[in-house]
Amino acid sequence: MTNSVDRRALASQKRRRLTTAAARVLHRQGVERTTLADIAHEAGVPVGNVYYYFKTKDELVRAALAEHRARLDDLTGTLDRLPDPRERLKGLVTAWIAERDTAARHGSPVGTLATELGKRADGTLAAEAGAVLRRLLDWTAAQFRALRAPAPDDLALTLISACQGTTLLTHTLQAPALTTHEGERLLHWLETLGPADGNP
Amino acid sequence: MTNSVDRRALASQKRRRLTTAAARVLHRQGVERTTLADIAHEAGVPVGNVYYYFKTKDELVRAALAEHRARLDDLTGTLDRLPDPRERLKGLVTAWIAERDTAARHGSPVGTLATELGKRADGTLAAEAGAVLRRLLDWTAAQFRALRAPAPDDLALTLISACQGTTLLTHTLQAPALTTHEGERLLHWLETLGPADGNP
Amino acid sequence: MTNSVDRRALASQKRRRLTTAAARVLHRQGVERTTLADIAHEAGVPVGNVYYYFKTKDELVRAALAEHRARLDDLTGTLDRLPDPRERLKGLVTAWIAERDTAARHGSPVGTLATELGKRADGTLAAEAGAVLRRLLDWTAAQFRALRAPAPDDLALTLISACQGTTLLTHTLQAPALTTHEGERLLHWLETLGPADGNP
Amino acid sequence: MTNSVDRRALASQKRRRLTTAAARVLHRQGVERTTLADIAHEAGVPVGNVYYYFKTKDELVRAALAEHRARLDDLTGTLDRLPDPRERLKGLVTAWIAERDTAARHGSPVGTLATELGKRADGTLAAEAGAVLRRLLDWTAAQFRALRAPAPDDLALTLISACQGTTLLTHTLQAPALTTHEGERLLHWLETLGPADGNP
DNA sequence: GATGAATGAGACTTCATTCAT
DNA sequence: CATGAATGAAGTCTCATTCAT
Repeated sequence: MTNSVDRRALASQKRRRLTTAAARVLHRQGVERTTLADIAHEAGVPVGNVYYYFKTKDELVRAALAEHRARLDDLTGTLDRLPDPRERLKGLVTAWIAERDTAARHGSPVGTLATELGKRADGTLAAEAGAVLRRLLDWTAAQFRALRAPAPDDLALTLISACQGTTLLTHTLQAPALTTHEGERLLHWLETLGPADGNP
Repeated sequence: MTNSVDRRALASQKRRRLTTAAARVLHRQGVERTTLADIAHEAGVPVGNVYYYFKTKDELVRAALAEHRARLDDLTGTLDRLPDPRERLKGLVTAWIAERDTAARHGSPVGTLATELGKRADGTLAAEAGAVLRRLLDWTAAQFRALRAPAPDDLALTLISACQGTTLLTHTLQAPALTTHEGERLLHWLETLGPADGNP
Repeated sequence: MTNSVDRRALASQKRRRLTTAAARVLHRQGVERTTLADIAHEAGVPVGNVYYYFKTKDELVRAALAEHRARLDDLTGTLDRLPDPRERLKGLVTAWIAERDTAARHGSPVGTLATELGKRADGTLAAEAGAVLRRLLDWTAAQFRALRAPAPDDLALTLISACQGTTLLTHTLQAPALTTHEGERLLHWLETLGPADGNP
Repeated sequence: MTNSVDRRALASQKRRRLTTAAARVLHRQGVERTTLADIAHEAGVPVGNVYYYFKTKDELVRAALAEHRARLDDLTGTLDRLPDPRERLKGLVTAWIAERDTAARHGSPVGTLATELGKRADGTLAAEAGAVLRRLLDWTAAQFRALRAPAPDDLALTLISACQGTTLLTHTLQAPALTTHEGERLLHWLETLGPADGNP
């Protein structure tokens, strides 16, 4: 029984290895330029074995998206422990700034996936990528609402757009400094944001 | 000799057809999901003939990027005729809003290409995509400078980031309304922007 | 000891489950389009366990052929209890007609297997399928012989050919009515067949 | 221009080579056991090039079926020149007998394909195989009708069933003699068949 | 005995690029 | 110049069979 538990645990662990490897490699290389062999190699698994855990390449992409969503949930979960919604939002921006070097190399993990998947004829995966961003928008709007800011949904759109757009430029121009600059402005904006003033 | 001129003209025309077809199809399908046959078909040119005009697929991507740059130059060139830099910036945002439905379907023409090309090991094409966005940033900064706004480079970064980020969300969430909302906010911001106030 | 007997009985039961599942699935899907997983699933047996009972896929095919032979033996055994050989032959044809809907869907169980196996370089399994049909020919010839019909072997060939050929057409054209028509003609022929008249 | 005609002719010729190779190999090995490489090799064509002429393996199967139909049409077309419908039918049986050695090795070209394709979930190709056999049934019935035999459709079914069934046994038992025996009986039956007597 | 997991050979298919005329 | 045809590398996926426990 210990054995069987061990084996099941091992298998589950391999699934995890494949999932995180997929998230990593897909972020680095994009969906279309990544082969199953790339992911298998990164996970240290024989190619043929991948199909024991994931029936298609798309399922691996789906798993990578779920992984990114889980990481976002971790972050927002941690931030939720802060008593002040303003601090939560500033924490989000700070965490985003901290990733500037990775962003310069590979772009936004979810944003670049979403962009690539949005070009497919079949919109299934694109919708899943969209759901992750939607989740982030919702959480952000909830913080603005807690701050009693007017039009919290619009503010969330503004904030997340700024991050995604800046990351795109940071990536394209290979310039982490862009994230630093825009990040500082956003922090200052959040700091000075009063309940009556919604304009960043 | 007339003949040779005709043929050269014809050839040049075919090259243009291929270039615009490439810009169109690459925007629609992305680089990796687009085959040479797709582009040739869209241009109405036999596949084998493409190589007379473009030695590799990457050269077609380069040509598409140049096409997008030319279109941006057309736009900024037109806006440059406006006497007020504030109106020029508002014209840019208005033009961006007008493209919201295309953006919802296929994302930002340059932004999505830049994102995809940024994942390549070879950064040559990514740099060219970056140059197009850098050009737009520069033009935008010049307008803010003409407005005597403080930190015009940062303002340009803020404005273009907002557009790129909102387009990404518009594309991913298939929601043109996002562009409308954020676009109106940006127009209002530009309207109320005084020389002393740089915070959007 | 009781335990070991139980386990042996259980094992034997699982073997039977696998055998009938193989007969069923191979009839439905053919040899090459059937995976071991298909058979294991139909039998409710874990895939890895199949190899405890059958060393290779071919052994499962062999078992399925044996199953079909056993079923034919059951049928002829039952018919053998009839006193009149003419009635036995008519019983065979009647049983064949009764299967027309299954035949329209999947063809003759033995005939389709034999056809597929006959294309292999290794003729071993084809020979086993042939043996089943040979057995049926022999039984049929024995009945004609008992009827004192001339050239009983040829008559058997004619009768079984008619059944197999009609089933092939019934299957290919998805038309059970073909079996009904030809079956009635065969019954009428058997009815009017005198010892002196061998022509159907 | 001669060149272009030559090249087109050569291409068309290669398509033919592939088609006849497919018909040959599929008859010999069956659909599922035949790889594209097998067909390409038989045709003397590089594997990758096959896809220039046939988009999928199934299209090659379709082409092979069309080839078999064309051969049947050739045969019936030739027989149609005979003035007596009885002779035409005897010619069909004679031609069938002449193929007994091939039949013993690989079975009926159309019959075995139809049997294998009939097991697919997608019935498209099965229907096309069925159409070939239907065509043969129709031609045969037309001859019986010309002979003023009663129930010509049933007679056609009886005749074609006899051929298909005997071929199946000939193939399965590797015994060309079976075709000879049954063939002679069928010839005799056709010979003695009067307008009033439909029972073989 | 039993079984989830592993594996590697091989199948079909796509496509950028080259070639022959 | 033009182009239908050719090519081979590479990618995704399947599956019979074996293994470790």
